[in-house]
Amino acid sequence: MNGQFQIATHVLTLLCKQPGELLSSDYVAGSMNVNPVLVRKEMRKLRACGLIESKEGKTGGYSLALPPQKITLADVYKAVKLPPALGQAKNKPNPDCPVGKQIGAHLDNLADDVEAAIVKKLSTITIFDFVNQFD
Amino acid sequence: MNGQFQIATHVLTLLCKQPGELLSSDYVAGSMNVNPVLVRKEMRKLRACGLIESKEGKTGGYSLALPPQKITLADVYKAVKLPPALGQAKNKPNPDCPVGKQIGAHLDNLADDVEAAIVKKLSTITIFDFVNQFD
DNA sequence: TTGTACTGTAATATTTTTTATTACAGATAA
DNA sequence: TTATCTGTAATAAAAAATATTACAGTACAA
Repeated sequence: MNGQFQIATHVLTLLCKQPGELLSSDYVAGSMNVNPVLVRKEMRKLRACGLIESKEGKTGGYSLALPPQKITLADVYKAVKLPPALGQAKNKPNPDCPVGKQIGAHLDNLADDVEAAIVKKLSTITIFDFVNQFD
Repeated sequence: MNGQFQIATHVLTLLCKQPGELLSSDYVAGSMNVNPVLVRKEMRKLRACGLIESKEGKTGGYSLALPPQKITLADVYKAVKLPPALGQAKNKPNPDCPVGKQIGAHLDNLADDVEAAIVKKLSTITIFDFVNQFD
């Protein structure tokens, strides 16, 4: 149950709908019933990737750093750094087993391919597109 | 940290490498340093999807139910039923907010599209292909 | 210049999910 | 009838995500 991508997308949607305005983490958190600190954490990731800007102090808040046509959902996905779609084994396979010895590398390659497929799909959708679906 | 897909793929790899033999959950678990009960749980899912067969009692164990050319990694992915690649929000967005009211449905559609992209990618790879990568 | 309303961040607690462990009933072959 | 396996439940332990609390720093405004 990991809602980081959903939080980030929700915020970007709000920012896109209210261009020019600075939205606070409290306001945004209220719109999605989530803790404001969690919003600020996701915002840090988005800002580190150059997708949003933030302003401190009174009248501070968040705004888009780029036109929404330039922000794809792949950018969001990469920014929030979700755990891999195929999961990740915590165990270390037995190195004495010919299969156990090699399977880690093959599974890693596969995971990379799947992540690439996800990014490819998400890169075709911008925040602008996503928001345009709304009534 | 979810290793269910890795466990399932590991077992299928072993079964593919040793055709005709029945492999026990203890043997398999030893090859990947994981708890035997966890192996049996994943095997239940694979059997429910018709990918493997199991035999109880002494000399019991697991075997492939289909030729490895007929089992794709998409079949495995669907069988193990991982949580969605984009995560899943546990919170319920504020229904009084025009964005909060609608975003759930749009995020669900997006999640479906991404899952479809993953399945499409994985459906191009059979267990036979995967195992053929090994030395 | 002082109060107010934000962000940024750390520390901690709670909740949820995953994995491990234990236990035992039932099946099957030797 | 004994040993070895699957099937499954119940419980414990470990890991991850989220919530909460707290507070320093920043910027605006009265």
